[in-house]
Amino acid sequence: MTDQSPAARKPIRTAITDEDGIDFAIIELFFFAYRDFTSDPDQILADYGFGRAHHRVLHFVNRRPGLTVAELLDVLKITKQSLARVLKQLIDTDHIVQLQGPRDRRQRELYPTAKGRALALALARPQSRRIRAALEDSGAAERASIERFLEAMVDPELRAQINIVPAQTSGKRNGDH
Amino acid sequence: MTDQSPAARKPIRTAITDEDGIDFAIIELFFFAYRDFTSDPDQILADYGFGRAHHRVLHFVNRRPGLTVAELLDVLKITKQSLARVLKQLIDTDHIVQLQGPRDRRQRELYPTAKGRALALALARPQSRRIRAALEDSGAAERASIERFLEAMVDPELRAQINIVPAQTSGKRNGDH
DNA sequence: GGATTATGTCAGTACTGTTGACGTAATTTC
DNA sequence: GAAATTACGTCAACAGTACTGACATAATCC
Repeated sequence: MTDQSPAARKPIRTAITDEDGIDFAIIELFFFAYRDFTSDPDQILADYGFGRAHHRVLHFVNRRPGLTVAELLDVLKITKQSLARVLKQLIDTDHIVQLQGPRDRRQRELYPTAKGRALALALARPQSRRIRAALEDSGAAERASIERFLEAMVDPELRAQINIVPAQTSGKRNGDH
Repeated sequence: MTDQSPAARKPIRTAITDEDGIDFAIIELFFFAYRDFTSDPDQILADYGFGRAHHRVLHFVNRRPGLTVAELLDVLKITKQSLARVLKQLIDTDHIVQLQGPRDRRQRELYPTAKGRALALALARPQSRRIRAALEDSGAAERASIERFLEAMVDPELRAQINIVPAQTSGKRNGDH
């Protein structure tokens, strides 16, 4: 494994750049931004013995109360077996409850409890603080640009997932107020 | 485990919203954007038997050729043991080579090979394409807003890591061209 | 010459994800 | 009403990526 064709192992000493029309600047910024964005809640989660997967489940159950297991799998893009462990823990610790679907009794609608709502808020708080700080000197136009950009980064066919915000309270992204 | 204080298990039926001053809109957009942003290279990596960790190592070795193991650990924010396996695989497959540090012979400077450079480019290409599409109708001002935002999302004390782009070729983010 | 530093490595563990298979209850279809 | 499908749960095995703790080696610093 050590002495093959020596030519193939010649080190390249020049840095890769945006030369090839590749946007390394934003690729890298996105990596750093997300790394630190997720580091905030990770600290809190550790106290509960939870991981990032628990956070994601908790977030979406709070955002779309009553969503079914299948819908949650679709949003998270993980398998049923992968969700099972995490969801079971959240149910056993009374952060989430399951209710039988009203129309289709096979379905399990997922709802947060007061405890689950509180944890979701606690996890989101430092993230929101970070966003607010990042937008500090920005106007509405700049904020809109950023929202538009992030939305455009999502796969077109999955963009529908974003706007599924229950009509009950919000009425902001629904256009039907 | 099923029949505790029933009050604690009462489902909350209303969605969490931006009411509490928490910016759920951007939190969620950021999740979806990053989920799909990383899904592009994941597909390619699978063909090589590599994972996301290999991508990150490959990216930074190409971006900052000659960086040491310690510097790489600092950028990735993982432990030495965690890096070891991934780095060893990339070296064994001739994507990366190690050179003894010129001044300090304890150090191992990491460089990409032609093969490693090619793979890094192949992985970045779909990501860059996605970014270009997302910025399609945006002007320079909008792009600047987005870069500023992403940079501001990074921990202030770690923001220095971003601008470490070798002087050799780029000269764009260095201000010393 | 002794302490520190940079790196490598071994062992054990945790979390999150995967595939495949099987079971049960409810709904739909014919 | 029987058969197929759907929604969900669960068991087993495994992979990738991260962790802590411990120890080894070589080079550098003091």
